[in-house]
Amino acid sequence: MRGRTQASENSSDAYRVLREAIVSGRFHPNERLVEGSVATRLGVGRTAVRAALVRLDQEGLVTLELNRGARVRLISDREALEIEEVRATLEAMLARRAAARATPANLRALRQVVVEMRERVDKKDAIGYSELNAQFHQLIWAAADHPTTSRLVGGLKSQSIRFQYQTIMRPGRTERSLREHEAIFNALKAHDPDAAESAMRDHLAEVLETLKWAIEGQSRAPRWLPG
Amino acid sequence: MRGRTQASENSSDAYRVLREAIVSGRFHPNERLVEGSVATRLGVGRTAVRAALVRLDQEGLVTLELNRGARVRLISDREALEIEEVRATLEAMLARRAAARATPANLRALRQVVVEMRERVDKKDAIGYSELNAQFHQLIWAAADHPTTSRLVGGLKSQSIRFQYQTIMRPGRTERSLREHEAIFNALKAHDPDAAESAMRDHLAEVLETLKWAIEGQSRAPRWLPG
DNA sequence: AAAGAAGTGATTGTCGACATTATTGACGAT
DNA sequence: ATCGTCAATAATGTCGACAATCACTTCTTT
Repeated sequence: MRGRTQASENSSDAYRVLREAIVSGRFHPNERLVEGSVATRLGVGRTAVRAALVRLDQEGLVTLELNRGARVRLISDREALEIEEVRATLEAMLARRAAARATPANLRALRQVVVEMRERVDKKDAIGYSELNAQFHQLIWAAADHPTTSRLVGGLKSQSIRFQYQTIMRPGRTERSLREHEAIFNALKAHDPDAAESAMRDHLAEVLETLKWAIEGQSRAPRWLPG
Repeated sequence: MRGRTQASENSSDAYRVLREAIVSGRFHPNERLVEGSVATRLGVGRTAVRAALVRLDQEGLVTLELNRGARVRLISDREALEIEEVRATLEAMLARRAAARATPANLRALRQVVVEMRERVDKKDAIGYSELNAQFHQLIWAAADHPTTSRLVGGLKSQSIRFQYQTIMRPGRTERSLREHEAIFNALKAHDPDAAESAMRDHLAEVLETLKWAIEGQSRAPRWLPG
């Protein structure tokens, strides 16, 4: 049908739009989400917004208090670290599975991403590198062919996405990260489950360390009091 | 206006009641959940049911199709096995953490449960054993002190609860299960993370095998076509 | 008789109105 | 001046009504 005009605004559209807005940071943590305002802002009815808020609450992106409305959920530092820990466990499992069942097509796609990652590192393009990073991991989820786990990891990722950019900015991090990804790729290519699992585990342990470092460093940085 | 003996029926009550009804099996898989009928049956308004259905959809306990209403989600055999796999991974991680930080109080509670489990095995009380089994695992989650992971595991468990009873009925299973739990307890008591993780992993690998066996065996058993 | 069209009943999706509840600010008593 | 009371306001929670949609039956056409 039409190209990119606005499709008719369903309730599920409201959910997707609002979700996107929160995850991409257009609403700040702890910001109040007044049903009426959000409704007019998204051009949908209050009913749709209500349904979306219930979903997002269940998903952990929003907190919903009785008679007190909704706020964008603030993920504490501690919780961010917890999320990263679980993510590491689950992705290590997925990497193990992926090593056992990666197809030639999977490996081609992964190799392609690794090549592009190297280019971005050379160009010092941290943003582009970060996007490829996400792609790399998603390709592994696909190769692992384990929808249940992928869903869980995806949910975790959307909760912790705010912290992602703090880890990129550490000097020298991208170079090391690239080497870690290459190690993972090599293990997958060799169809070596043990190596893939431990390479992934090492990689995410590094990410976790970087995250801790970032959180420590900003403990006196601006708090999220909108103003 | 004073209500009748029943506590006031909130929207969140509707969610809890409906959830309980589904998890405990009072609605069959694939059964249609008509908003109006459920509403009168629970003594709440249609709005409350609607909100509850959205939550349960997000939670994976029902499926919600546009303009076609809600059904109790049917978990396929494959998905049940996937769930059990992830659960094993996550609980192994929790066991590792629990070994490192279990308090004397945690260990006392666990020992108490193990003692009771042994009694139930002697009395051939499979149902009672199963409940203690759930308690045992929840105590480990508590000792691990990792809310993020506990939430994930809890969600998985509610999805797969229907399959739980199929694993109990295997002859001789409870005795082996008891020994596995004792092994886990000993590792926790010794504060040995490696041992705890691998004991839990072995235990859940056994559960997975039993589940596979049960699913194989009932592949020509009654399907859930209500009528 | 088979395929398609149109009608019918039931169910879902959405909206507006209203009651309930929290929050804010003013006011008065101590 | 501080605290508590109370009204004013804003936002949420719930209900009923109605339109949109789907599943099914019946009727028409070939």
